[in-house]
Amino acid sequence: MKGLHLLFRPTTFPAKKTFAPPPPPPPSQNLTETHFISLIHSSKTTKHLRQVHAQILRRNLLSSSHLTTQLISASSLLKSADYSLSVFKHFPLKNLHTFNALIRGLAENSRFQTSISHFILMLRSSVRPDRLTYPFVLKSVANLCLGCLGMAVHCLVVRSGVEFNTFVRVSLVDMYVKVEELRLAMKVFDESPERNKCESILLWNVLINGCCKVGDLGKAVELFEGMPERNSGSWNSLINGFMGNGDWKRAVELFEQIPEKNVVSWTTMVSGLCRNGEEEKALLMFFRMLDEGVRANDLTIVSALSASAKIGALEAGLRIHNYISSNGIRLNSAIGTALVDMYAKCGNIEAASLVFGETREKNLLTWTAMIWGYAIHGKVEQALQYFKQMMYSGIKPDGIVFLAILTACSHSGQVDMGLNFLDSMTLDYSLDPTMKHYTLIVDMLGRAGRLDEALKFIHRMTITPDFVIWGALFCACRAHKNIEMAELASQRLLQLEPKHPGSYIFLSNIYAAAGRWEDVERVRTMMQSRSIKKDPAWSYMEADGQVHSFLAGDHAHKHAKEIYLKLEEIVAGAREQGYMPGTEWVLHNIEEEEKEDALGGHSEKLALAFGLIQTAPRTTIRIVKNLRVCGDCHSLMKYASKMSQREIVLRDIKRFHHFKDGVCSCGDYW
DNA sequence: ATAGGGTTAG
Repeated sequence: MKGLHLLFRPTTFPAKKTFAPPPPPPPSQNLTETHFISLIHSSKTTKHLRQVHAQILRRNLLSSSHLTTQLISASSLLKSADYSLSVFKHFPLKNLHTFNALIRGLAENSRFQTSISHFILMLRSSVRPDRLTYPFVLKSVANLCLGCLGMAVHCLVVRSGVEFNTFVRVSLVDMYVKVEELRLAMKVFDESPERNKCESILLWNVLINGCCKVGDLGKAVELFEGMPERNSGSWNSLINGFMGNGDWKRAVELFEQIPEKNVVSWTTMVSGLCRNGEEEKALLMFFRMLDEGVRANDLTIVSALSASAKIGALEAGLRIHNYISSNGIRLNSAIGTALVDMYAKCGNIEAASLVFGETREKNLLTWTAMIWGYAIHGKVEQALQYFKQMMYSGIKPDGIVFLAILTACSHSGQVDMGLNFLDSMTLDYSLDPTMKHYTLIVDMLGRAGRLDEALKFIHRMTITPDFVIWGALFCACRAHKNIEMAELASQRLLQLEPKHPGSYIFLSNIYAAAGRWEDVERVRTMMQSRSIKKDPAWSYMEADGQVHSFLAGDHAHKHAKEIYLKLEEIVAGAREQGYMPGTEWVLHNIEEEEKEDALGGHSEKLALAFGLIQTAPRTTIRIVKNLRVCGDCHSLMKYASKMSQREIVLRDIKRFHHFKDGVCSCGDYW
């Protein structure tokens, strides 16, 4: 077209110009305008931008909408949505371009609400939106999940005549996917002309993503296979779909077939495997990615660190930390938080605290990770001190950080302080306590032996008590040998979950502890007649970097003979002193021996012996140099809080316990 | 004629 235009340019009548010369724009102003535009583009900080802004105001160049637009988009690029808003307010000229730049900038800085309100302002000011306005308005609508507004904007799109623009079309389909109107998304897709479909792979990708979201993987695969062309986004969307629906094996298969894997592909795998409880595979994937020379970004690193944290893989965590430092990756709030969390959950609270100090941008999540770390390590004073500091630095607490604080109180037996925090949470911060908060309170009262108060608390609760909370009360009753209340609690448990093996185990345990063997038998028969089975209790042990696993009572381990000998020795010792040889007793004995010969070569065997008799399944004991006990089961927790100065390594309970609705099949709760 | 654009990881 341009060529044609040149060809037909009337070159024979230049004289006409002399009669009506268009007022030549003052060259000086033109120069300054381009000068400022390049200044704006080279601005690296908002401060710099402010200076340029001031100069522009001084030269009275307010009428240049081009400059306004550039300023707005530059400041939103620097992630300062507030500044772009103030620029917008101060320049009097608001046209299509300034509006577009503003709406775009706000949407890209997650200020969706404001973005939409400026779109409405735009309509009110009779500035007609164009094909470049809609993608961002639709993005904001999608992120706020405003389906009705989305349809209204769709109408405007049609009225503006940009309905068939490829970008607008992709945004429409994506919006309908995000507001969960897959039917409408499909409709827009199906009504798209072939030209659009061939031009844009994204139109397909977005729809595949939508099908995956609603779990229609068949349709997703069908679309994927029917595409005229695929890019890595198509693969990633489908893989993510399989990950989201629990089929990580299929996801891995697909991943291996991707012709060109990018960082997103790898990150999808790392985080997807981690979400599906395959943390070891997630870590292997991460390190394989590094081996293949792909550079990890923030998201990849955060996913890998969270995988390490979940399984307590300290060595892997250290390698990732090393990668961060040696590749000059900035310790921003996301990475800092993930590192703090990893170190805390892997038992290295000192390292967690060190990283916390190095992380300059601390947000609520960073503080929460640190406070949680102290709470689970039994370091109450620090947890409380950091909580105060957090408030001091002007960060508002949320329900989660209160969970951490309540945990800290609970582990240190500071019951009244815990109750005060619960009050403060509702009264000072108007946060609604959840079942988890209530559970911690009941647990806390129960540990302190204040069982009547715990029961009263349950009755006074504003939400209906669930299985977990009665489980907490039950454990407390068991610990304090209050059989009547324990019976009451386990009756409620049976009512709430008649099919859950834990309900029966609870009841049978309490009878066993009281020596009421007929009642134990009765419960066991009840279980059998209702064909309820408890999963076999697996135990895992990491000793000197090697993981050992057993079922209770099995002899498959290569050191089984020695282990059982040691075990008998311990058990005999226990009987002599009149103890029931239970978990805690063995732990206590291990500790005693540690004092004598620092455990020397015995540590591994002792740990293994412990694993064979312990009743809590799927708990990991890590023995590295000094004895470290790790576990989330109640009995272990109780032990842990008794010896709060000892380093307690906690691992993600979901990994090692067989879970159903927050209750472990071993009968413990969380 | 004119400034600038869509997706997938959490």
